[in-house]
Amino acid sequence: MRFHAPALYYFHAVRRTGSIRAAARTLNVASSAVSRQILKLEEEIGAPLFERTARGLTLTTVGEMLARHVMTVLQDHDRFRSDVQSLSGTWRGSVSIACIESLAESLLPGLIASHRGRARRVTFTTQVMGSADVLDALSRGEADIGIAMALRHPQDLRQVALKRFRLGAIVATDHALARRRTVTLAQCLAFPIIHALPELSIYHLLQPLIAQLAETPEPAVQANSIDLMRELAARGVGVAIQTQIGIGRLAKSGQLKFLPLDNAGSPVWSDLGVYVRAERVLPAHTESFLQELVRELGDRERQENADHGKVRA
Amino acid sequence: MRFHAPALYYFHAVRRTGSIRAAARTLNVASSAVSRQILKLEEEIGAPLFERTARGLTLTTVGEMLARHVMTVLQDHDRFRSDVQSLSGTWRGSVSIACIESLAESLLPGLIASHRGRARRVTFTTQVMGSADVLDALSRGEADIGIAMALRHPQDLRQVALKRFRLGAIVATDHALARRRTVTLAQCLAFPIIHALPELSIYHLLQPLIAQLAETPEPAVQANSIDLMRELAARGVGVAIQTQIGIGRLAKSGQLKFLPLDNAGSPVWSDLGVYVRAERVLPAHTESFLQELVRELGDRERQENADHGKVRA
DNA sequence: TATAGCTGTTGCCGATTCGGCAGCAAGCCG
DNA sequence: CGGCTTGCTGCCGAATCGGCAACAGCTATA
Repeated sequence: MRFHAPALYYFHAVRRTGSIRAAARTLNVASSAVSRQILKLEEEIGAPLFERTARGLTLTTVGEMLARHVMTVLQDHDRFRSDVQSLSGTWRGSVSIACIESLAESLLPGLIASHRGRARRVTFTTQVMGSADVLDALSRGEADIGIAMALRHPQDLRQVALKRFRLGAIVATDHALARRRTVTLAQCLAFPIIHALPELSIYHLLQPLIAQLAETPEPAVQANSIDLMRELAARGVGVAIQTQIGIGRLAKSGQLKFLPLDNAGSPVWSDLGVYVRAERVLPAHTESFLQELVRELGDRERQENADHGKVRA
Repeated sequence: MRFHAPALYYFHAVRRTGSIRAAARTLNVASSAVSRQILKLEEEIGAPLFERTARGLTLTTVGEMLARHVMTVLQDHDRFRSDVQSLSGTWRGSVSIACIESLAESLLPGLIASHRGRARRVTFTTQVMGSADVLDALSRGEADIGIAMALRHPQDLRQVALKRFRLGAIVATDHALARRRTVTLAQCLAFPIIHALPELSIYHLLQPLIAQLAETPEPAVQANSIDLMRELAARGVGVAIQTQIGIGRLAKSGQLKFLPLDNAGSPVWSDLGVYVRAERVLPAHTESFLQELVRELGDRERQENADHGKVRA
């Protein structure tokens, strides 16, 4: 069952739960056992790994270093086991994805469905969260692949791909703007705006542009859900601003129209990054899904830019 | 003392020594203990890790997979310990280098000396061997940094840098060829040749060129030592063919002359590659030495090409 | 062909480590 | 203040590890 020294698993659990007793519960062992293993680790390393507070444990600097080491060990062990199983036939793989909401509607479902069509034994776990949380989840080893807005670039992650998509206005097909081919931010602001809350990264992309405008608009709706914003726009409540990649189905069925945003004559880009924990070799099946993901993203990028090129011409 | 499960260290030792009893000797434990740990590993993984022959053990496919995993674990643990030590002040680092002979004369000694001048606590281990052995040593985890001729490119290694150096004839300063600026292979063959044995990679670079010539020359001396060949050339025994990077001191003191080789009007290159085990994060001090090494190699490459440019002009 | 030397493996048993139970002091919160 | 949580620590049984000696299988040498 447990391949490596028990102390590694115990340390890993304590780091995740933030408490020795909670870790002991998830591990189905006595808390004393966990406590002793941690103490043994600290004595062997010669430095405390956690700061003890009344309400739990927090990693020290050395503790964070050890956390990195333990993570590479456990993740590489997973890869090893998966590789061995794929050799012996009895094989089951799993891919864990952390991504921002805009991909959960059309891109990811399509990719996962097509991948599972070919490889039935691969299990997927997808979690939707904010860009910053995606990167954190990767750093903490809680996901294999992360897709997020490329705002900052943390050092313990490797950026596998970086694709640019145009921001644009999303309106119902009978909206007054819908006949245009591109729109400026000022033109949008003449109508009720469905605005993203700061939790969504689109907010941080648009904020500097809005700040340049003379008047600050008063949004009709503020929301932290891409899904909600999209549906509101479809119902004619107002203009939402998103990337085209987030509105696949409704656009195809003709209920929504996507109008690339034009800012002083140049497009507004949102950079989408695909991330993987650096210092890590992915299992074969994860790597293969990652390749498909990157390729599909690249296809979409090319396709959308071609569309807009046509529009502009 | 031992951070990870004993089975890992035992497996590692058995893989290196190729025998359970030999591993037990190097580990200072009974051979029965080693045998049991290996059996336990195999039962846990569900597949044999070694093929038992009468004379020892050989890795199976699964065994090689585990070997990769164990190597990343142990190497990353080294990095962790070194990072912790560098944090606590009590720090000692070590860099293990495997390289071909041509670098052992001038480049490496200079680099190591200058690096130790700044970082006294770094210990160096350098082993000179053939190009193929350098890559093998890296794959087996027996060295941190490898420098070898870039002939093949094994998949478990990462090529950090690739530098080209011209091959050329090495002659004593009073040799008949010494007044020339460049030489062709045919011109060299008019004189006694000091030829490399197949163990040296230069042999494999020159062999195709020699095969093109009408007559096959009879070498005056064949040797497997760059050092020996260089000294023979200095004593006027004949013409040796090497890269300039291997003949630093004697050339500077004016005892030797390096004449770039000219093959049908174009230079003859030898590609020197710097390698590191892929899937590995180097400790900080190793990484810093690696950077210096790559930079120095780049400087030499630029400088030599500038020299030959001058010569040609 | 016999023998000596090597290999890995296995019983047996002591030494070491691990883990569970109960109880301790310390801090937070109502 | 009492109830709750936290991590830590004796005590002791269970599991693991490791050493010694013996065994079978193989190779090389006499």
